[in-house]
Amino acid sequence: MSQDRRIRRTQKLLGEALIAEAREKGYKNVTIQDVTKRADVGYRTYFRHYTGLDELLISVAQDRLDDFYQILDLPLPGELIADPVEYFRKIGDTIFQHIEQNQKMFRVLLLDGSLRFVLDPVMSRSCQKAEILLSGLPQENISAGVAANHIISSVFSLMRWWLENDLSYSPQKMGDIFTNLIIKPTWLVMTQKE
Amino acid sequence: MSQDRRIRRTQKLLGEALIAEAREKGYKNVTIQDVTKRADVGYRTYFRHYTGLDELLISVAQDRLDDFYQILDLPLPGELIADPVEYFRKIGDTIFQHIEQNQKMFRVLLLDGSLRFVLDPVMSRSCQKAEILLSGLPQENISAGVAANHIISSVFSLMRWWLENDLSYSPQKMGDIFTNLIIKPTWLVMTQKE
DNA sequence: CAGTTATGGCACATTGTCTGCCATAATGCA
DNA sequence: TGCATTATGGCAGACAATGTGCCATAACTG
Repeated sequence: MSQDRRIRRTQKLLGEALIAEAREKGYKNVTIQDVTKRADVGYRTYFRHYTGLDELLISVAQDRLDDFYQILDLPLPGELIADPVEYFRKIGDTIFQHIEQNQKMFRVLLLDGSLRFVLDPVMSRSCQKAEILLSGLPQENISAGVAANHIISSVFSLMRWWLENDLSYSPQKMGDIFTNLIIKPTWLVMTQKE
Repeated sequence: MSQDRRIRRTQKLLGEALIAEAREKGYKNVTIQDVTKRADVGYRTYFRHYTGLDELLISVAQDRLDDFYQILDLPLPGELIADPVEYFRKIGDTIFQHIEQNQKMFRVLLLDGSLRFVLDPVMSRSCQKAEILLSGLPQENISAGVAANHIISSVFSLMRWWLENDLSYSPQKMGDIFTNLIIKPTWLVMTQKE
């Protein structure tokens, strides 16, 4: 079996309470007391599961970002490695649909400034993946490293902008912007000789 | 006159101590006690100047970012409004030279994840400025808002990448990358019909 | 049903923030 | 120079939040 039912219950309640609190007053203003009180879980119990507030947050984020990880870390079938532009275009399509469907969660994860430390590992990992992909291209003007960093950070800021503007564009439109504003130009700069 | 010499002395010492502590253990692990101890200033005295740690940080950052503000918020002479690409190219040139000269400070300000809340207002303001500039262009495929957001966030992540890679490229090279990877593509996507 | 395990509450230690009070020392000005 | 002003520093203490030990109770598993 997986685990004691009580453990799952407690951790579920704590996780939900943390997100709710963070949405209301921002992560940096949330205390463990707040969370346990809202979750209706004994304060003493909290420390039998997590050593601090960050640990719970990371745990929750990990769960909720799993789908997202899978999107950003697509397996690499041979045909796609050969065509990074097409590879990134497909990713873009999926990302914005996924955000639209999980809007509430991403609003907290991406827009709360105090949560950057959770996203940084995600971004790092994605950058590494992207760099591997791009290193297959000729690197005429810029290295695969800069290009990967540019693509990943740009797509994250594009997601933020979209959320801040209340998803005013359609996911398809965002996918187009992603492709035309970020992917294609990066590809051009990388591969074209001066 | 400006102020009592003791006040200037105290605030200077506290500011320097904060940056030193933040560089060593990261801003989120710095306490007021640490800062006052390192600055050799009475703990009680701290609260006669600042209400908390954030206030001191913001004050310091404000001072040190003043030059940077001036770079990002260049006045808008008529010739430049007419040519945003050239306007941004000039900014790029200046930015990377400036970072190279103030490397230690920017390493803390840009790379410490807990300091984003200080940079956010800077970025917001820059975005607004950029949007005003870009709104003079035809907006065929994307709005001036997305474009401005993309340019500003991209240049910040480009600065971060440069610092993380220990300034391995020359400022001139970085200026070129900025222009070719961010400015020109954005201009093209904005102005060109499909 | 029995043994194990998670929970909850209490007391308590600890750390860090912040204030009131008062003596001392540095400063600016006449 | 000397005086009134004001910043500083230390101490005691309130307060808020974290983290732990202990023990009784409740819930779960097999």
